[in-house]
Amino acid sequence: MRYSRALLPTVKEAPADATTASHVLLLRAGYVRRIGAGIYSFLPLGVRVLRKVERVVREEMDRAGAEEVLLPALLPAEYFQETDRWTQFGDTLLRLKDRKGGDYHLGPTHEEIITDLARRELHSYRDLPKNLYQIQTKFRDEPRPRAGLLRCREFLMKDAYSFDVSEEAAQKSYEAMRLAYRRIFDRLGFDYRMVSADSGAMGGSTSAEFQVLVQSGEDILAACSACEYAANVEVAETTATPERGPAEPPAVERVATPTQRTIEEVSSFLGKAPEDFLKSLVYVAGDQTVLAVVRGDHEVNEIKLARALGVDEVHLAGPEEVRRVTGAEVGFAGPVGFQGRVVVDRDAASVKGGVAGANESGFHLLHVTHGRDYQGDVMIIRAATDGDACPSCAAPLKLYRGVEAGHIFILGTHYSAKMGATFLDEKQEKRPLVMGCYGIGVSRLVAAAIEQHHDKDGIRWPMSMAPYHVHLTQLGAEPEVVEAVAELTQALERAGVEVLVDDRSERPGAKFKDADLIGVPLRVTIGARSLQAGGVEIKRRDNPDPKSAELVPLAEASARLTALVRELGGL
RNA sequence: CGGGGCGUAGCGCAGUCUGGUUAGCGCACUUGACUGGGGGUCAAGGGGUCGAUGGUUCGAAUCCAUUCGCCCCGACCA
Repeated sequence: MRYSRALLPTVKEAPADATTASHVLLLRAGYVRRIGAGIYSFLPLGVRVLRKVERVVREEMDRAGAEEVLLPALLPAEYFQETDRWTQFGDTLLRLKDRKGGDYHLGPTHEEIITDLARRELHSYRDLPKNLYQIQTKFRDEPRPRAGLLRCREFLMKDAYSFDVSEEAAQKSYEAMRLAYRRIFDRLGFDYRMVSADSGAMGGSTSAEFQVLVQSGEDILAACSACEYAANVEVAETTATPERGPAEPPAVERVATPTQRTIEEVSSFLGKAPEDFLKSLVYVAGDQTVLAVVRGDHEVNEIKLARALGVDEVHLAGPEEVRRVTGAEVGFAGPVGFQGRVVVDRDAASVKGGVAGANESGFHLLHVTHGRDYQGDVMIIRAATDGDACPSCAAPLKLYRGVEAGHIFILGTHYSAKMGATFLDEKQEKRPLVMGCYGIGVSRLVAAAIEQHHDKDGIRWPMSMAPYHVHLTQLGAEPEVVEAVAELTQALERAGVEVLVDDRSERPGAKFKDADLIGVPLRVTIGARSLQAGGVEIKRRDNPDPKSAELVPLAEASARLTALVRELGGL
């Protein structure tokens, strides 16, 4: 492609409302343009990247034995009404009416539609297993679209749905998808973790999220530094921390802490480590008020706390409630003498001689010890934290932020039972199809890739996602330069290499800046100066060192570049 | 839905508090000249319903009311 003929509008300044790296760079480098909140047009370069991702996804889905279908985006309400999701989805569903007043919506996901197809077409165990996938635009009226392509209201997604005769067979389908997903994320060059997550309301028995590690991610994960273990902090297990403090601490002692409330303030005031504190938080759980105690350096995990208490959710008590139950201002709550239920995290219970609030404004207690000075149900209610021992291998865990880019799970018969999608088994018995579903956010992956691969000058695409393999910068318009550019371009295109030729009459500086911004992995420069020096310059975008450029004779450039593209996984 | 902020040229912004020249600056764009290996210089231009509606006023980008849109934090999130 010739740059001079391409729609490739790069800009120096991004709109002020673009805050994350991928959002800024997608706009600046001319990949997308915003149409509305969470709605984007893809320009030619953006489409090329989407197609690259799709290609890898298709290849791996096909390799895993799945077949592609195309389902409608415009859906009559009846299908989601059948499974009750018409109401369950709430405001997230984009609803509309046709001219006759009939209810419709735009598909946020397609379980019902595919299940309908299955109940019509899959009747016998002989038809199974089946795995069908679709790559298409989906819609969700997100409460808050953000960060460009990371969270959109209209987005491109791949969803695959598997149908099996039994749970065991579904496990096999699931496993095949898990491997396919690994291959996809590996090929696309992602730093990612496969994590176990809260499988959510839809009753999935087995599920895994594919989280791409990026700073702007919305989820927090705990991942082992040594083994494969990784989990969303919401569900990550913690291992017991060693006991702290003397075996037989002195008797409780009351100290004045007139203005110190937070762990930080009190710990520096008393010269004690946060680990020796018993952080006490008042929670409202249903109709009861409980005191949750964790070690000073830990945080309460409200999901675990709610589960431990057997309630749906808990929330922190307000200042008035705290005053009422502790008799003190916020900041001075403690388990000793607390009137009400006390829940102690396992790792707080193992602190002997700790520091806790005195339930009296302006005072804390020293040498507080579980069992001796206060009672309380010992449970695991804290969140995993950086440096915790891995539950599977004991190496330290590290916390990351991640973007959920894929989610696979076994649905079981949730949809098939509701929708009457059954098959006849060998014994002529009617049984519901056992389903699995496997999603990948294709457009989200594009953004996530940029979050992982960029520098101050622009994008640094991995070869497998790059809109072009080679960015050829032509400097000057001398006949020998033009000829050399044409010769190399032809040779590369014959070899299947995708080349963007910057033939514009821009100044060299502008061309280099645009090339950096666009982020094509291989950079070639041809100018009178390079030809004089003996050929063309080849440089990799991911190597910032100017000395890393290699000078290759024109006649050998095509072969050298083709080899590089292949080596980097582009052909 | 709660909290905060922003709507002025394609983009980034000033002007609004304290109403009053022809609404301004940088980038981008057009024309010309010079220039030519990291966003070059000079000159001349084009481009605005000041988000919308209503009001106050002799006079509104500026004050008041309503409304729409967008962004950020939180809540929410197969």
